[in-house]
Amino acid sequence: MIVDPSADDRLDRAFMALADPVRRRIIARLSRGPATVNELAEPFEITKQAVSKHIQVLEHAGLVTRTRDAQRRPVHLDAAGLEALTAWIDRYRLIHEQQFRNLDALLATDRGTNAAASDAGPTAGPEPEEPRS
Amino acid sequence: MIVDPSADDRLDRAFMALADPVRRRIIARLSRGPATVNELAEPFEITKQAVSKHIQVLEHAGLVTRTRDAQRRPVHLDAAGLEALTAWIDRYRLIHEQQFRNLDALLATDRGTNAAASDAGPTAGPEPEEPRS
DNA sequence: CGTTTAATCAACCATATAGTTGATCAAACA
DNA sequence: TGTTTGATCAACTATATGGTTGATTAAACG
Repeated sequence: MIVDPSADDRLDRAFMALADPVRRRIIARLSRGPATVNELAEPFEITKQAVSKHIQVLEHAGLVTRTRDAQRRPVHLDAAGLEALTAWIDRYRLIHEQQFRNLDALLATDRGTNAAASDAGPTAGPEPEEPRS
Repeated sequence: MIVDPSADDRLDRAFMALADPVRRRIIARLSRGPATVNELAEPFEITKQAVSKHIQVLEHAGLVTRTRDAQRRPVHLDAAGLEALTAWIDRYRLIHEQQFRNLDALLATDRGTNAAASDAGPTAGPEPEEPRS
């Protein structure tokens, strides 16, 4: 049993969880409000057990939570989990776009003097590697 | 050989591609500019072949592209691929938040008259299921 | 030409994942 | 108490994934 909720592992599980069309449809359904396993399983051709496993995967990834209501276990979307994903993607997407802006500025002042025009692409610069937080 | 770039399959591959810390670090590196396979492989303990496979996965997922420069094959980030992911996530995250705003509005006017307060959560309403586009 | 460099192809192994069927648990109800 | 309902547990199968080593392609260099 793994008890290491390192940031990397959480991202692993969250991206992996969404890499399945069934689980994405479950998220889509839950975005409109909580639902039970039976309700979630209804639109699919697979067994209820399989859907139950999918929900466990989503829960373990921090994308949904489960409460108790008698013998029912309603599943709720956890929007914070989804937001962590967009945060990760946007970080690098925006860095990439910033690099292009830098390149544009370079080309505007320094008219294609040397490299940069070939394939070096946006300025490589020194290592910011992991812009944590 | 699969030739079906259905929207679902593209999302499958893109999310799956990011569900691996090595590939996420590759994306992080590429956000600062293109790099060759050897450059990308350098920080990792695994073989160059393994990194090459990771890059193929990212390419097949539409997150990077490869060009040619003599015997080198520089890898470039494809920001559009990343954006498709944030678009998917944000869609359902925002629907979910809208539901909560609706619930807040309901509770503000209609003082906890009946259900809704238990576990029914945000308004379930009729089926918008897949808010395509 | 022969060799070095950059990268991929091919075959293989270990592990993880998605699905199944059948049994079990736990609360509600009669 | 006995049964129905909602959901999970357990064991098993097949397929996919991530990694390895070894061979191969392809361009540059001497």
